Amino acid sequence: MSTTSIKEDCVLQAMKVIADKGLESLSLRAVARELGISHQAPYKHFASRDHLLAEVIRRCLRDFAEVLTQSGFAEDGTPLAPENAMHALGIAYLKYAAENPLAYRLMFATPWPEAARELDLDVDARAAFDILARRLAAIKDYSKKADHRADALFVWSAIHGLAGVVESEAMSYLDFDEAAAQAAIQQAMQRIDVAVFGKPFFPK
Amino acid sequence: MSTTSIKEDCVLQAMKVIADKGLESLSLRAVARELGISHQAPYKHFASRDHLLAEVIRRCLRDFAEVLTQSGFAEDGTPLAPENAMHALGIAYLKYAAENPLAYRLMFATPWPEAARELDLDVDARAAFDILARRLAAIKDYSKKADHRADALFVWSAIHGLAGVVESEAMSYLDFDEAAAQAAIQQAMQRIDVAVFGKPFFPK
DNA sequence: ATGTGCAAGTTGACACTGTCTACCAGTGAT
DNA sequence: ATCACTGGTAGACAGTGTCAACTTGCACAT
Repeated sequence: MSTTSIKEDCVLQAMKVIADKGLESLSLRAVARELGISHQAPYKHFASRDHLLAEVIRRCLRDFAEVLTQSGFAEDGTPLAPENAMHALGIAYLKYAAENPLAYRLMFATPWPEAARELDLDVDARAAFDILARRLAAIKDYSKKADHRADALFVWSAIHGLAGVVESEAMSYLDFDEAAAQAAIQQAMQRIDVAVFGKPFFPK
Repeated sequence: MSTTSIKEDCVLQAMKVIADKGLESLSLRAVARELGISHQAPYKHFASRDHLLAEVIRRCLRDFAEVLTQSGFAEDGTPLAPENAMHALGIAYLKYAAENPLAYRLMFATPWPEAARELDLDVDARAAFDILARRLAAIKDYSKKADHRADALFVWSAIHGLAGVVESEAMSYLDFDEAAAQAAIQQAMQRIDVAVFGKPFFPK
């Protein structure tokens, strides 16, 4: 916020606005106003509102990927065993979605703006997905089975679906109270294990 | 478009616009313009833009529920056996999402406007969900197992996640070509069967 | 040293948007 | 006859994204 880059400041301010008040209330002009610069200054750095938005999404994707990666290591930095790492990723995924609902929506529930293509956002998205795909492939007694990229897609989409349902107000719409919701989430995670490995995973 | 209800015409026109050009380009004024009425006329029937939007979402939910229900019957109207009905619902769900991407997004990927609460949209959403829950519970050799409402949630969210991934451009981002995508979808559906029933489902 | 070019800032205008207020034409009840 | 109400109108306001034109300062070639 201090001296240097207006470009950077715009991105940060935009993320702040989105996190505080949601995507709908993101306005280039408000961002500029908040930064004390003219309403056209951002246009020197972003071709359009959507280009700024795409940049924000990119930050989210990288942050998210970082979190997923971290989930594969114990507190002392040693890597987890493959099965544990896989399960930890699922937990981390859901946790992230729950704690950063707006960022999550931005990445995976809102249709990306046109600008995203232009700015190669897809490579960042694929990077996140590949973390999961690699972790799945690393599991020994599983890896001989069929197409595990497709299975990675299944796991990803199942967790994604779960996150989407949990993060939205759907749980209350559907009459799950807090306890029932937690139980259902646990059960769903186990179902995913069963689906892919044929047996539930017993943590710890 | 002809004589009767401006209210109805607004809803229809809004659905048209959304289906054609997406939610972002839905504007009350444009709807009014298209209908040849003043820009304030819709306000006599909808308290705000979001109230109109909520009404549109309701239509989508009901249409969707209808499609899901229909999926439980053969062409000649006879009800399918429980396992088949369950599987058919999954197919119908994915098909709907693929064929009506914008309606689907509207219902399950866009955060509902405030007005939705006020207008009791949740009962329509729950109605759709309950179709799946009931169909799942109807399966004999499954129904003795644990909490099947939670399992319904799992199945719902897994299919929802799959639909979201398929419907978005994610498949191309993630380097699945058309054939790989179809295969992955098939495989994912089977995984869901395995998750819930412990064995894959063999159609036909 | 000086001119030139370009990047980064400015202000102003335009066409939109949602929504508030005020006005008006009917219609049916009292 | 009058009153309230419903459903329509037009006008104004604040806010938006974006285009265009103008200014300013700095880097660099001459």
